[in-house]
Amino acid sequence: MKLQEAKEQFIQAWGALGTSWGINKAMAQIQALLLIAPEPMSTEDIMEELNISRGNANMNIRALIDWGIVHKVYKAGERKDFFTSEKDIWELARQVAGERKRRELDPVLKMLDQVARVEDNQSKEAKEFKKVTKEIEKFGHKAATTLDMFVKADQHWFFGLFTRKRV
Amino acid sequence: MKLQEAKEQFIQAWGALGTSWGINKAMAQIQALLLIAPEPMSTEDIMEELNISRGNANMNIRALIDWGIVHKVYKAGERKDFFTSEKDIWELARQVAGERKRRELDPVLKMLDQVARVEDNQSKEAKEFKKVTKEIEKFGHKAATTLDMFVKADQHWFFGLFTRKRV
DNA sequence: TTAAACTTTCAAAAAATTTTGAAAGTTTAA
DNA sequence: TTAAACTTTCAAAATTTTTTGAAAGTTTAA
Repeated sequence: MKLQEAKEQFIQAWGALGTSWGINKAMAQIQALLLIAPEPMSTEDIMEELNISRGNANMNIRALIDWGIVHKVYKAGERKDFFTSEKDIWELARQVAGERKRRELDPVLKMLDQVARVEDNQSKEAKEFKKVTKEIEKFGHKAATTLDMFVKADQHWFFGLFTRKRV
Repeated sequence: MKLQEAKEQFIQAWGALGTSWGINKAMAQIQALLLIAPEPMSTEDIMEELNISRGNANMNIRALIDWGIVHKVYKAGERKDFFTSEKDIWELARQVAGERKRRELDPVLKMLDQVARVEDNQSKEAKEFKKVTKEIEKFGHKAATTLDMFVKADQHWFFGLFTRKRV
């Protein structure tokens, strides 16, 4: 397989993966491109390689910076901005996990806490509602703890939990 | 808070959560509705409660059944189909994790295996490409193992790993 | 059988999201 | 200062995804 072909396959697969995780294709593809780039790239480089517009490139680079997985790099003697991706995959995963927890899990936990205050009329409906939402809340808190651990954890310790024999 | 209000808040939040995980709003909302429903519901019940069309309801109920988290239930003396959600949250999470691994992680691992066969020209580009994709592949395999464990695991054992003191 | 009850399909419409590109804004070197 | 280089913004266009609803298909009771 030629390098060009392999790169295209990687970038396109990464875009598709992003899509099924609620991340837009351009954003995922820019990240893929920066991941495999040996040197920081400019907005123009990215626009050209992915065939996307300046506005699109700019917006999604910014979103990636917001996620904390792409960084601006200053190149001596250059006026343009250059960008690199975090290349350590464990670090990347931690960053994404932490952000998603903050953006998605935490608000859901808040909502669950809210709805737990439902008026306790004695209907079957209200009982089931309380029961289920409380269970989800319990699960959610455990998931939050797990994610917090993951975000702080060392890779070897974490994966070791699952590859060592169960005790 | 009134039950009706709480239900609406829960269903709408679940829909929004689904959206940021690549699951369409109607599908997530149907699942939310079935989760809190004390009794199995018919397609008509669902259409009415969520204000969605028959086609939409039908398609998304089917998708939920495909995911293995909603089940058809036969009610004696009734001709209609009725549906319930898996209510055990741990079981639900396992099912979703297993499916997503199968649908998303496994194909990516296959792609990574493919692109690892890239022609090894000595360019910096090719070297970086190989390096990064191999690291992702390693990480991906560890994630796959972890997910397989999760899918088979007992809830108490699993969460215990993160709440017990680190050894 | 048959016809009523129910489910599924799918082309078209609607809605949501993403992308474009040109104009406005900002920064920098001289 | 100023003007060239560069970045950001955002309304409109394009694309993608979702939803609709009516027609076709299936099942069942009698």
